[in-house]
Amino acid sequence: MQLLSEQELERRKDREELMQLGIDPYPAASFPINVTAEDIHKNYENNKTDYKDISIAGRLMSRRIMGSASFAEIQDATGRLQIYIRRDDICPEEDKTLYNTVFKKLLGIGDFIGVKGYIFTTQTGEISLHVTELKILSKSVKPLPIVKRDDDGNVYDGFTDPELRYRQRYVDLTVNPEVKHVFVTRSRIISKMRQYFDDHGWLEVETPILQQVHGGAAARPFHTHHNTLDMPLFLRIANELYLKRLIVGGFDGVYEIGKMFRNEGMDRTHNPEFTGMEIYVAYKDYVWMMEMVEDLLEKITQSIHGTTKVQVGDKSIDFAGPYRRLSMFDSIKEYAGVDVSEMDEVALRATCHSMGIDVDDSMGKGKLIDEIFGEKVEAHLIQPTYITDYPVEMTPLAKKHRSKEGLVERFELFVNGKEIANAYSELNDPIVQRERFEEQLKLAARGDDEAMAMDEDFLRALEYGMPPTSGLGIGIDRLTMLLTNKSTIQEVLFFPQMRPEKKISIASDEDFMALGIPGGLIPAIRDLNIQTIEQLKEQDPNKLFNDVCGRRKKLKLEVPNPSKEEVEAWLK
RNA sequence: GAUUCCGUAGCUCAGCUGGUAGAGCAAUACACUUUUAAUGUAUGGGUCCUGGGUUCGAAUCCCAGCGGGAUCACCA
Repeated sequence: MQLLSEQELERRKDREELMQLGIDPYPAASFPINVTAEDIHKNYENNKTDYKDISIAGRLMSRRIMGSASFAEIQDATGRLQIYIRRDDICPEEDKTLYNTVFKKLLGIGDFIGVKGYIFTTQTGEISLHVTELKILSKSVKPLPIVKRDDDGNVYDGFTDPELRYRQRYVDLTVNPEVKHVFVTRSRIISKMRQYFDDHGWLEVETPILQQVHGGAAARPFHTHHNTLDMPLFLRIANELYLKRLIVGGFDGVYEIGKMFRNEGMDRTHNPEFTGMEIYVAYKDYVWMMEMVEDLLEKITQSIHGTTKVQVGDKSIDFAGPYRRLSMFDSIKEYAGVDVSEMDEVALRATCHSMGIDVDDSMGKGKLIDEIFGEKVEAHLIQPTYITDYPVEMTPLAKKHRSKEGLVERFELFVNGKEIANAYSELNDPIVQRERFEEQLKLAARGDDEAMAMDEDFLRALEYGMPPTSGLGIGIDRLTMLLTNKSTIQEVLFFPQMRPEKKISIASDEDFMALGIPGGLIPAIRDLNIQTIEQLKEQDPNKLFNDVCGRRKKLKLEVPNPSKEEVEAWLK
């Protein structure tokens, strides 16, 4: 049971009245549509004869009633269209109920209607639909927030509270059309990427989300449990190890776009579930991959924006390749002024201290270098930049560098100070891979709860032999943030994770009656603002007795006063 | 997790050094063959986030909690 506002009660009453008039507020039959609002605005001027017999449907978003004629706006999936309704057009006979009662009184903002008629231009120059037929398609019983815009695009009474927008995305999408655009763009980014991969003959695959061993990344997982097998399972933190098994199995290129789950902090760039794209291509290395990523991102931005330049905040970012390539050590030399390439763990620790970077004992050499990089370099990498050749300690799944001792063949792509892609020449020596896992176990023993676990089945796959392979991961949410100029991940997820809404369990009339309260007195109880059983039980019996009798009189309830003993019995 | 700001009508927001709450939109009623964020007149609508405390008196001051935003930390 829920507490209803005055306006909600009003709309429920309208719904009842429609039914009493013999009008189904939720008709089953389909409503034929032959045009969209966008189509009309785009093409009517040049093709007027085609718009004489229009049928369109959408949500009623505004109404301006002027006696026996009205202007209103309906909003379909593509935008808004003004409609013009004259009483005597939609009610040609004696009976004017459809206009006077149904349209003017029983319909409201938010209701779905279907209308037929012809397009014309009003005296003030607005392309509008002159309505000849009106049909209600779905009655809305909850009032929408009304967002108003003037001709200059200024917004009044905006629906802007992030909490409400994220919790009730359906309302956000309805009243804030620019929100819809973000998600359309997101979808186009993904489909363009998919098309690019498919055109190259790489296969889209699906791998397990429920995994017995969580691997492929450094992160804390979500735990779950399988009842029949009676065993713990993890939600995947990455799909890398499964995709490489498929390369072992003989595919030349496989990719997967799907949700990853990481049990870590939430903020404007982190959601517990996010969408990752990972791709593995056989017989390639990370140098080839850099060229592929440049080409991919250039084509995506071109198709989304019509140019490779994207405005992000106050910066213009150009996704046209080739991108700058900078080794991790060189980047630290350049932006921090320190050469860390020859330092051991002790020296690195001292360097961190001198830079004011917090470190702890669980951090190994790789982690320490990463800390310096994150603190001093990352923020400077605005235009797309490849950072290459990472210390082996940080990267247990990448192949050792072909010429530089102690490094692996890895790059990360940074744009606007954030990492958006990560790639390796994949490690395919099973013996070295086992050693790397063992080093991870040692890190775990030192207290690093993100260290990777040993995956015996993955090692077995490598033992059968994996061709040289290059792999890449791209965070789709982050990429979308960049290309839609949004600074929070919540703006590019339909339903970002939120704390649960506080639920008050409002007692129903039956709940109250079960305690012995006569049904006729319940309005008095509710008028006292006692809505839950808990609230009732907290009442002082004497006060409640007095209050109930007082409210009964005030509300003119046609029931006798309870006795004090009866009131005491309710509270037992 | 830390710091900080915020929570008042369906929505957007006022509300002063404490004196029991206000506007616009939305809603309801009436008028009008007229448009375009916003026609006129009238009316209804509130657990001032929750719980304590101070006080004769709390939306307002204090404490705690809940929810959210921003900044930071961890991370993708």
